[in-house]
Amino acid sequence: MKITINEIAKMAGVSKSTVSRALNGTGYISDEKKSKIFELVKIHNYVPDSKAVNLSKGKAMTVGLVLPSAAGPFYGEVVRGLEEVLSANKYFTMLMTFDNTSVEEVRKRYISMIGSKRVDGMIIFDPEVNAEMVEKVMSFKIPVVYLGESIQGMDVDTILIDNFDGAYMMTEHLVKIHNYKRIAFITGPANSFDGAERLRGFKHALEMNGLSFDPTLVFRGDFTKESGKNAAEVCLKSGANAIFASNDEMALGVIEELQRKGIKVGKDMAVVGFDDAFWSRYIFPPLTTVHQPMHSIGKMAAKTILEKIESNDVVKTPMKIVLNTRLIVRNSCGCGSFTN
Amino acid sequence: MKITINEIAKMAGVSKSTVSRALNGTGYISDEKKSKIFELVKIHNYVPDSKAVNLSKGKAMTVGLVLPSAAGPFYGEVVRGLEEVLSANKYFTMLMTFDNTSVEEVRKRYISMIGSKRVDGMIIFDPEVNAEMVEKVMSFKIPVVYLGESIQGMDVDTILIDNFDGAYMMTEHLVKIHNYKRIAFITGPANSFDGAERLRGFKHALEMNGLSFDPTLVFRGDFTKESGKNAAEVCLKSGANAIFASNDEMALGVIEELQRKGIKVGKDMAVVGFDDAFWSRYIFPPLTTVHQPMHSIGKMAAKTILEKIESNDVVKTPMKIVLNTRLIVRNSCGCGSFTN
DNA sequence: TCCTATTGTGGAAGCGGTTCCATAGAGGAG
DNA sequence: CTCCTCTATGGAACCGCTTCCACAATAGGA
Repeated sequence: MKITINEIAKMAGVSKSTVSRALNGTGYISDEKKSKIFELVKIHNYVPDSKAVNLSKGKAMTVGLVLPSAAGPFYGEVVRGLEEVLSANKYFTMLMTFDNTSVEEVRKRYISMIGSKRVDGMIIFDPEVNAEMVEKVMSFKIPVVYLGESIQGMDVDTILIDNFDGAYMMTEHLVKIHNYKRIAFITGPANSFDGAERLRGFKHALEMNGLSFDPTLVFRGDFTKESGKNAAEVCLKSGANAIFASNDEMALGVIEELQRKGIKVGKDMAVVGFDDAFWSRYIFPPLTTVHQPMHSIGKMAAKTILEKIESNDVVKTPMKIVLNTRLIVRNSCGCGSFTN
Repeated sequence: MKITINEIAKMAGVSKSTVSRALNGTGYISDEKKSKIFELVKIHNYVPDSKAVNLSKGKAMTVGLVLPSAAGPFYGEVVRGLEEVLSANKYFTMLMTFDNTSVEEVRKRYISMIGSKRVDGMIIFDPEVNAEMVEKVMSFKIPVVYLGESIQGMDVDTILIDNFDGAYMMTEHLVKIHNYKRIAFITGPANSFDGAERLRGFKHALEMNGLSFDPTLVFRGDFTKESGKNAAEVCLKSGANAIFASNDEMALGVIEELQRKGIKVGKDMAVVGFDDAFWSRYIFPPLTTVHQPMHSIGKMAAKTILEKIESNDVVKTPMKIVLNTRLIVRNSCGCGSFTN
């Protein structure tokens, strides 16, 4: 037979309110009954049914996390950061993944997750959110934190990394340390906020260092390795002496293509990326790139969402938290020594 | 004001049982009332509170997933496979991660998750489960599937990959294709089931191919890159002409160390791994390794757990599902052409 | 001694649904 | 014109826990 608070109460010869109070440490209770109750609890291995507790308290003690599977390499880190603070606060994580084929279904699914109050708050990393989606999510009036994307003109909390600054640092490294004058840039897809910011940072760094920004050295990519490969050829023709791919995957594509053509990366041509993907240190030559603090993102997201959940202060002004990136200098930019 | 089934009922001029029936499509209901109810639902954007539904139905519609963060590289794949089938069945995923520093807390945490019936079933990947833990988990009588580890003598469902066969195939490749006679083997940590199976497969393949197993060519590792580095030196002294590291990380360590010493991997010395980690194709030289079907594991786990949840057939005989691995031949074994 | 805190406890009303059961009207069969 | 069977619907119990409120007993203070 399933054992509930009623059973415990009956066996202890008290009312269930008393049991509840004992277990939660709320209100007065005699030591005698308290210990008897705890004894019974131990014996029967009783744990309150969270479904009942949650309904009664009107709280799910759960926060939802939505991630694109493209975040694959970063997954672990974000989740770990998140869990680190959520678990300390007795909250649980409800995960939802999506790849490009299922965006619509996943959106439906996480909307339903919110609507049905299965979660108390939501952390959403949807690289292509639009105002309509945000509106819909907000209409449920539950705490939400968006990741990685700045949603212009919407009153939402956002946590993002400093793409602009990362690209700036990288560009400056290329210019100041290596003295490259003609740097090609491979962009992300047209609708990518991250990509746009990186381009902006690149451009600004150029200008601040006395180089003029040359639009003919900018090539459109879409963050895939394939697009990097394609861009490599064109870059070559453009007479660039360094290639800044706005993510690591494209950088990898560029490198493979260059190597296929017998061009020595780091020596004949510098190639750098952005992301500090897990594998970027292992490729040849080790990739110079920009590190994204994924673990911190997870932690910040958790902290922010918990704060919003626990203070019912709905009118708090939304904020944008920007986390710093870090330049990771390895060899593909021409730094260091390595055999080729 | 929060809108509940009562509000809808009142507005529609019916009882809440009728609303419930309309929404769930159970029992009889007149078209007239049904459409009025649905209209109201739409207008007010009403979604039943899952906390109430769950309590009432006695089901959480959630399955728990426990993963070690060491599974990092595989994370995404497992989760995606899982989600693929869970979401199709209206179930949600509750995720829990742990690294080596927090094993005990995480165990406590997922035990509480089970005890409090927050999940209807549990998928556990705990590389170092012991009988005691299993016992404890089983005592709650909820469906559980273990991943990656064969738990001897315990009546639990397990999904694992065929480590034995994978190592067998790899070894045979080394022997038959390349004709290496002295193959060194770097093991996993002493308590690793995976590691032991791989060693067993290695040994068996040797014997089946007329080579005797030489214990002096077996070196203890612990699945870390560092241990691979260390083992590399000793391997070298042993006069081996091929090194089979029982995971990719160690293989990477070996390769780096070898390269540091100026030894050409794939040419002077073959090095192979096991796991097909995400980055294994990108290192230099591209690693020959054994692929683990992580996506399939996720899918199978989900299917198995759902079946167990939905049939209340508790007495079903537990089974062990073994998924095939695949040999991935790249260049580090000496196959193919590449510039060194 | 009487009054008022303080402490300890039980009863009952929620939380927001589902579901069993009783009841009633409408048709159709006999 | 009955009787029976569907079809529709409402009422109430229930899921397992929290929490408010009322009340009792004990203890101090005046």
